[in-house]
Amino acid sequence: MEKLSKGEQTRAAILDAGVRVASRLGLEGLTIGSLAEATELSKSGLFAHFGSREDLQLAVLERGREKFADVVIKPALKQPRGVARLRAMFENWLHWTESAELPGGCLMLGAAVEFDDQPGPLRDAVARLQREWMDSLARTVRGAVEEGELRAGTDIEQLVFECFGIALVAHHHRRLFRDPIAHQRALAAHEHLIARHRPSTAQHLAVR
Amino acid sequence: MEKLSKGEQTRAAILDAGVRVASRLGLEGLTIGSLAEATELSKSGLFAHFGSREDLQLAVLERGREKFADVVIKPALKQPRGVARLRAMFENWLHWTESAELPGGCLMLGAAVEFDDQPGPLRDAVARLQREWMDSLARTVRGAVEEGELRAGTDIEQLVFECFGIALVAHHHRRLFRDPIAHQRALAAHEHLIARHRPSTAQHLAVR
DNA sequence: GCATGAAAAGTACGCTCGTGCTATTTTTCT
DNA sequence: AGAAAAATAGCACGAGCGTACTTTTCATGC
Repeated sequence: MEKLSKGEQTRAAILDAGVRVASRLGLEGLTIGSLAEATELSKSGLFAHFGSREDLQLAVLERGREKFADVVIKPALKQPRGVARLRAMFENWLHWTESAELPGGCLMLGAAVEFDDQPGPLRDAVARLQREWMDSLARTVRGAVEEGELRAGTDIEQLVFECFGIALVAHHHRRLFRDPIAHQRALAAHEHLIARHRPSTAQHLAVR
Repeated sequence: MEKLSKGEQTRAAILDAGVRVASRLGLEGLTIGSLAEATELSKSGLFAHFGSREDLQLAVLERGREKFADVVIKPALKQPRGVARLRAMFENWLHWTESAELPGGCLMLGAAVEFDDQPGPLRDAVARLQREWMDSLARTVRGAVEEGELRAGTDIEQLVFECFGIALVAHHHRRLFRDPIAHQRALAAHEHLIARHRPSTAQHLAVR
């Protein structure tokens, strides 16, 4: 572990606090004043680490991405390629959105809603990060197909799409309704989704 | 149609504009100044219609609920009880989130993310409205079960949960990725969901 | 251990916010 | 038409925002 200079470690502490604040109040609610208070720095002292508020928001987003990779993706890659890894990805994702470190829920999902129709670097960054995550999921699904654990004709994008939906609704229900069984419902839905794409059983492709 | 007093019709115009603004900027982004500008009123003139900003936000939310009922629920009730009505509900919902009147997407979904961990009247209102909508969906599904179009043992809450997820991801993808086929994917996912619960075909209940 | 540059604080500015108060205009009712 | 009431505008306030400048404190390398 490289030794961090004073400035670098302060910056890291700011970003960690920033991720927590942004989780609860959104990236829009992440103000320099409140973050300065949370980190026990002066407004100007904090501001000096970033050229602008937008830069701060982008840095927080990037810090979130790193954490996401550490908590969700990396551990899942230890699972063998196939459905096992897909399950790990999904379950880690669910845990991530419920993590105590994210008191306000996944900041990517929050940011997606905040910026989805406000053009600019933030929107671009959010879209890029989410796209990357979808690509990771797609690769995982493709792995399961290649292992023969999912049907060969599987519409990978569609599967990822639906998988994403389950995570979104779990997040939504757990946070808005404080629904304690949202997690369980999400797992069940995910298993149904997987079962639908298993190669062994005959499927009724009832699409209009 | 009752004749509206001057004040009432101004108030109605404010709320309609408020729904549009809140759709794009969120209820947090709905400021009195910007809304006054949009309605060509003075700040104080607009403010006089509501005792506080929070009251304004609540009124906008309620106006949104009325529109939702008009556009999504009422037309669907014209369909016969059963899967047809469920399909209508879902498709109207999708159209609602894509409506030109909601340039920033469904304001309920936006509000849910904004307020899900900020206790207060707004959070309560959002949670109540979403709960009511879920109850409507549940009643519709129950109707389809009673008509024999869905399996008797159907876990209604689970079905609604998954249905909600599909709408969420369609909204998310369409807005963040400008994905033109999100709508189509959502319809396909919904049909799969229905197919899974049809009574005629044997199902593999692969839940862990 | 001290010089030097980095890090943090201090201070100030212009802006927008929500909201109260008062004045003025416009509806509404007799 | 004129009086009463409702609707809207004008204005001021204190607070918080992002950001620019200057000054002080601190960490680091010789």
